[in-house]
Amino acid sequence: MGATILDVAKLCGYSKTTISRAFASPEKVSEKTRTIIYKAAKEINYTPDAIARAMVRKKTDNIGFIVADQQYPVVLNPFYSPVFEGVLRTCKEKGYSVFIASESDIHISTGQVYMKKQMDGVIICGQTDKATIESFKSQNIPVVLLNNIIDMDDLVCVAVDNYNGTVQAVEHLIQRGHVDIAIISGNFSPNVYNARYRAFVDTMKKHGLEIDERFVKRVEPSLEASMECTTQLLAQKREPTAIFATNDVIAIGAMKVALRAGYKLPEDLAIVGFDDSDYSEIVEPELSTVRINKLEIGKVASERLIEIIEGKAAEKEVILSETTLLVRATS
Amino acid sequence: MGATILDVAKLCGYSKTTISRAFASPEKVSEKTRTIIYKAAKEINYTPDAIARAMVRKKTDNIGFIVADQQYPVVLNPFYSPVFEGVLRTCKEKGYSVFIASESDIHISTGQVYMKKQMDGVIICGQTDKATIESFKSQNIPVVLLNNIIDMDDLVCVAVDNYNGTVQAVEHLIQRGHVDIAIISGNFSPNVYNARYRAFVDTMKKHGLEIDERFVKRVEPSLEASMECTTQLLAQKREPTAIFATNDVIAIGAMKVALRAGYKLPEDLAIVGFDDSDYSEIVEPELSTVRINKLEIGKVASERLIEIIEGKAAEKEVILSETTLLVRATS
DNA sequence: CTGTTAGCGCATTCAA
DNA sequence: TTGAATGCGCTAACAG
Repeated sequence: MGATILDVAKLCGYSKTTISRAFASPEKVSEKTRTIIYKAAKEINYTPDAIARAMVRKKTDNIGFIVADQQYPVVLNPFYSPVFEGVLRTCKEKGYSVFIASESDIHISTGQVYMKKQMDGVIICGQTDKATIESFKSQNIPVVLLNNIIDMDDLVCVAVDNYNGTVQAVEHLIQRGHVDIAIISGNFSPNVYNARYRAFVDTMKKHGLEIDERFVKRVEPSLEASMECTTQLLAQKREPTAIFATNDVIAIGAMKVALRAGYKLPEDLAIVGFDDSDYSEIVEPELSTVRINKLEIGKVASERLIEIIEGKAAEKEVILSETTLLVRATS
Repeated sequence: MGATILDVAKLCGYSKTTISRAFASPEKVSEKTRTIIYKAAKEINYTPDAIARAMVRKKTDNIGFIVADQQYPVVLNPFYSPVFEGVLRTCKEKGYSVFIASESDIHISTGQVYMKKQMDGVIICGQTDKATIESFKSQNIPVVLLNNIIDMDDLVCVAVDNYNGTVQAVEHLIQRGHVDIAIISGNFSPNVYNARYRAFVDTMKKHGLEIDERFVKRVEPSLEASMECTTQLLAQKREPTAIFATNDVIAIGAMKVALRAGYKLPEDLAIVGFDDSDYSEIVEPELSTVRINKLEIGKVASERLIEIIEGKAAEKEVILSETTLLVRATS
């Protein structure tokens, strides 16, 4: 079937070692030889076998991008998909390929534990537990945690500065003169949820503003849930003049309800989202939101991971990616 | 570092063959033995090495999802990302993992040719050439082509029925009484572009409708390009009463222009898109569009691929996925 | 710059 | 049901 290094060796008279070198480290072979070898290889359609190479080098040049099952649709997920793109780009640049896996992919059939290790390292996204991380480490597979913060030795975490992002959004609303500000929180992982919620509360307090309990909502981050919630919110005698939604989808649900009820945005109601997903520019009027540099998060996480794979000692670190407030047309 | 099968063997007294079997084909080992082995394995944190296994089995249980560089942002691409999700799901079900690669990933450093074969088969998306497909086949790597149709022996192609999708959209507009229908075509690959454009022309003719040349536009499929184009379109003395946009982003660009100019949709202008991307429900009013079953396309492509990987003879075949017209609020 | 020798960790014959 | 032996295709010392 596939030609092997031996076939090439036989064909052109060099030893298999030289053939190997011609492909793995061309600079160690004279140009003349190289040319001959490549020609022979081409003739019989030879390509180095990555598996055999990985076997002996103990390195696959692959990394895994692992997403918890609950968060599946990795790729459909407007947050993770740009992050993933960032990972892809830097990996490509550094010569790595990337696998997508869900948590269940990393457990072998015997049940209990672990994974099939075809990767030199992994980026774990969002929810996990220490045990999972430990199991990777115990197999000498470096881990970088993304969009989550767990307190463990030698663990690099890359996440969003949710707290400050929220402060930016809420202060902006306050500066615009809003006092009756509602929050619709998405039901995210504790880390994310807490940071955004606390920041909202703290910022309101800091500015001497009261938080009306009826203005504090928590929903699944879907269009429908948000629409239902917003409908209730606007049905109260005392209405908020501004809504801070904890992500763009929620914000857009709120927009829909307001628009259909004939509100003018932002005159009658200001809305600010979080994420700066593609949706925010798609929508009309365009949504004010807190921008997360998702590509960069992916980039940083994979850079750190690759450094560790390539020998740098892992040191405990939390990298918080800065957010930017994007004031567009809804606030 | 990582424990090997030998360490387990030493620890529990069985031969490495038995250990191997306990993991690779548990049913060939007595339950008692299995229990002992798993316990020992767990103790020293042993996991089968996927690379070594792949080496001897000549099978990696991986497939590659390959996207042309021009179409990169695979994942950011609202068309490919759900397709990819479909692939992911069926692969997971069948025990395969999936790699994402761009065309440039599959060429080795020596320049000219080919790939590192860590995959049992590949799905190639969109634009490619026969040479690329040939080179995979010559390495015994099965190929399924997705969203493109190329006439080659034993090649399975999975694509969208663009022609009929367009017919659905245009006939719907005609039934609504529209006569002055504009088309804004996205500058897609010839296959896609041609099918949609021809269908538009054919359908108009079939209904005895004239096509005003000023109503025929072709743009890059971006919001900006579409907005600019639509602005021109609506500035003409004679305005179209309906626009068929060849994808949702273009349609949404048109919506934006119309909405900002104070048009009511669909009363003043009807708009129909193509793709049924997430955007179409995000937008207000919600966009009428031609739904492509992207998950299914991914599913079918990967199912076919896996069949071939697992021994079924590849037969030349073109699978066209049916579309559905989704009439929402813009038509 | 090139060749020789030795495995990498596992699944697979074949025997017992 | 279990074990012993041979090799997958390649790279990495170490020499020459």
